This record gives sequence, structure tokens and C-alpha cells, in this order.
Amino acid sequence: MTYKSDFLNILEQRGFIHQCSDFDALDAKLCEGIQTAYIGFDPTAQSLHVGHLTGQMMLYWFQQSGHKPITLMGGGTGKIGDPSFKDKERQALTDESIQANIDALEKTCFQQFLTYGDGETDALMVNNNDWLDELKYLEFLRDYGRYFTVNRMLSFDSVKQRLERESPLSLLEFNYMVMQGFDFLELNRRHGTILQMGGSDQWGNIINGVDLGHKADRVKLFGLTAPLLTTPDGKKMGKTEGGAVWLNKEMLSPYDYYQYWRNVDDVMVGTLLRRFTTMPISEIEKLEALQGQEINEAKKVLAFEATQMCHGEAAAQEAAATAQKVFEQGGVGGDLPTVPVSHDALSSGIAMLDLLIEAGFASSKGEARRLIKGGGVRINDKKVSDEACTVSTDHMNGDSIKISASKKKHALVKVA
RNA sequence: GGAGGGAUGGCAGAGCGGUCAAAUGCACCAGACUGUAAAUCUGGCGACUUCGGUCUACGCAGGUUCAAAUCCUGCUCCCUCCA
Repeated sequence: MTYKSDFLNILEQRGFIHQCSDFDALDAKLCEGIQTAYIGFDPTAQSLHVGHLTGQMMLYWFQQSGHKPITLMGGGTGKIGDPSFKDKERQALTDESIQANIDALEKTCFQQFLTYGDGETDALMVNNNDWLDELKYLEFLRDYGRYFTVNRMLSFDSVKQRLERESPLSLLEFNYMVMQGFDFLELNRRHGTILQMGGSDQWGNIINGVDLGHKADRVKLFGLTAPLLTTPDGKKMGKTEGGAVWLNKEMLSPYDYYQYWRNVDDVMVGTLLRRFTTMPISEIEKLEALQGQEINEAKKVLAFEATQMCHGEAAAQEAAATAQKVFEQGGVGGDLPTVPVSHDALSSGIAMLDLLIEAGFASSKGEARRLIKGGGVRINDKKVSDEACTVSTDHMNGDSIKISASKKKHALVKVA
């Protein structure tokens, strides 16, 4: 499938297209001139994570194609919580934490991908609390509630599972899609936004906005969704042992971020290169052709490019260098996490069990014991078999001691 | 308002007076094999421990008993049906 507009062609080539409310009309509209599109992000945490990257990249390409992207902070909708494809209601956030999250998100996470400003195609950041907060219930129901039928709202897949499982879906949550629909209408009125994008799980919410635009203001709005990324065994992308893969370097170091991409499933490499790097398709195709062990080369490129997008070139380079030293030369790299210890403590010897906890490799002594018992712990690459073993100045290797748990978790013990 | 059913470890779900830190599955962790992959196999999976044990846990609060996740009473929450 080829399109007339650059934007849709890029999205198509890079695997971002799942559903669109009207491909032909959107394609034509995009060729007419600068358009405005938005994606909403609910401020549920202080950082975005890899799961949000699809949206970021869609907006990135939208801007690169000469259009104007809007990032919508869900300051209002965040008070409700999107029930789409969720089994149960999640805990409500306080107004303070929502605001704190918005502040944190604004400072990080977005600037790397989009250029904000006042220019024609500069990105804009808005907060739906600005209009949702002042809605009058009765007035709103009368003016807009009439356009939503419960019959239709119940028909969306996003809530079906919840209903089938007979897990309660409160009116509060059920209202989420109405709010999101209203956002779209409001953004069209304020900024002429004609397109809302998102992951395929957002389809129901998006289409409500498209319908509302048509019914309330007789405007043609568009919805476009990207396939949700899942690993071959059906798990959501972006989760790891430690939790979410955050984009904020305060919450996940560039080195760990690099490692996340370095370790993705073989079969995902091509998909991820297309989606999360800006490399030319022709080069990606070359990397996709690699087989067996060579796929590691493609993973390194993926890890580097993805890290560069998020943390910049310098950080990506350092992460790559550390990874190379640690894994390919069995040495140490400057980017490894460090465990600071006092000189006194080290000269008298520190229990390995405590160091493992300190380094975050174990959450209790029992767990640390199990790690050692299982043969997963090393000091300076030498396996530890004694649970009671201590680390002291004798282990000093240069200015640090390298401790490892399992093959991939390494840290440097240094005198602080 | 009435009748009934339920609340167990991250989730699902057994147990229904002692042998229960609680079956089983999923998830998770480590090891082997590999390519820092997947699949597979093996072991582990409450905390502390001088490794003999000690403590905390089966919605909450009491009670019965030598002994309770299991029995009784009250409370909270959830679900189903009826009004």
C-alpha cells in the first residue's frame, strides 16, 4: 500500500499502521498543507516508559513530515484512569501527584523527540485539565451526553473483557472515553486538530472523539492507531525484571536502557529498528537479513540508535562502550552502577550478602543467599560459593571491585 | 430492604481442626545449553538465623481448643438473585 502523503508512507514502511478511520480522506488532507495531530499521555508516573515510545515516534514523524504535533497531558483524564483493556480499576492519583508527574514529564521525555515552540510546525503541549476541570455536569450531559449511546460504548472491545468477567466497571471509569472524545473536539476547536493517534488499545477512545466531532460540530476528524507491540509469547513490550523501562535517565540509566534493547528477542529486531530508530529503511533491511549469531550486530545497532534517540549520542556511546568492555572483554566499564562503601568498612571486610542487597541485586539476605547458592554471584569474575564470604581491600582491582549477579548484572564497589 | 455465595502468597486457584510457610499452574529468580536471543532442561521462590531454629502470614476484631487458613460470634468489603 502506498499513499500520497509522506507521513502515511513513512508510517506504513515503519510498521505503525493498524487502523485508520478513513485512510483516503486522511491521506488527501495531509497533502493539503500543515495539519495538527495529537496524542494524549496520562501522567500516571514521573516518566514515560518504552510503551509510550510508539506514540512519541508517531508524533516525531508527523513533525518531520512538516506537520504540527500536540502532546496532550492528561491532567484531567488522569484523575479518572483509562479502563481500556484493564481488568480492574486502578488506584486514583491525588491531584498533587498528577501535577508533580506532569512537571516531571514536561522537563524530560518529550524534548528529545519533538521540537517545541511557536513556529508553524513546532510542537505544542497542552493539558486537558484546562477544559475538563471546569465542565458543568448537567450542561455537559445535555450538550454532549446526547451524542453518546450506551449501546455503542458497551460494544467496544476495550471494555468487553471487563464486562464479560463481571468485574465492576464504575461509571467514573466508563466516562473516560467520553472525556477523551471531548478532548479531541476541544483540540479541534482550539487548535484545528484533525487527527488523534495512539496504540491500538486506544481505538475505542479515539473513535468516540471522531464521532463526537461529526455529531457536535460537523467536522471531519481522523483516528489512526499503531499495532500494539508484543513479544512472541504475547507479553507487552517494555517490561523487564526490574519493572518498566523508563525513558527518564534518573529512573533508568542510559546503560540499562541500552541493555534493554541489546537483549530483545531475535524476532523483534527488525520491527523495533523500524519503529524506534530513524535509520533509513534500506539499512534496516540489511540488518534484518542477518542470521543466527550475526543478529547480535543488529541488536547493537538497535540499542545504540534507540539510546541515542532518548539520551543523546554521548550517552549512547558510553553505554555501548561499557557493554563492550563488560561482555566482550570481561572487563569493567565506566557506566556500570557503583556501590559506594567507606574505607573503614572495606578494610574490615563487608559481607557479600549485604553488598548484593546494596547493589540492588537481591532484596533480602535470604534472596542473596539463594543467589550465591545457585552459583550466580561473582567477585571480579570469580565465582563465589561461600555464603558468608566477605569483600575487603584484598579484592581491590585498581580502584574498584567488580561484583556480579547472574551474567548480566554487574556493579563496581568503590571507596566513597 | 430480602435471600444466597465469597474474601488464601504477584496473579489464578486447592486446602476446610494438627503432618500447612500452605497443593497445582502462571509469573518471577538462578544454573546448564547458547549468541548478552528464543526454546528446552535443572534448582529456587515470606523474613531473620550462631543453619538447630525463631518470627510474621490465609479480609478485620474477638472467642472455642492442647492445637485454627480450617469451628463459633461480630465487623468490613465484593459478587449473584429477588424487591
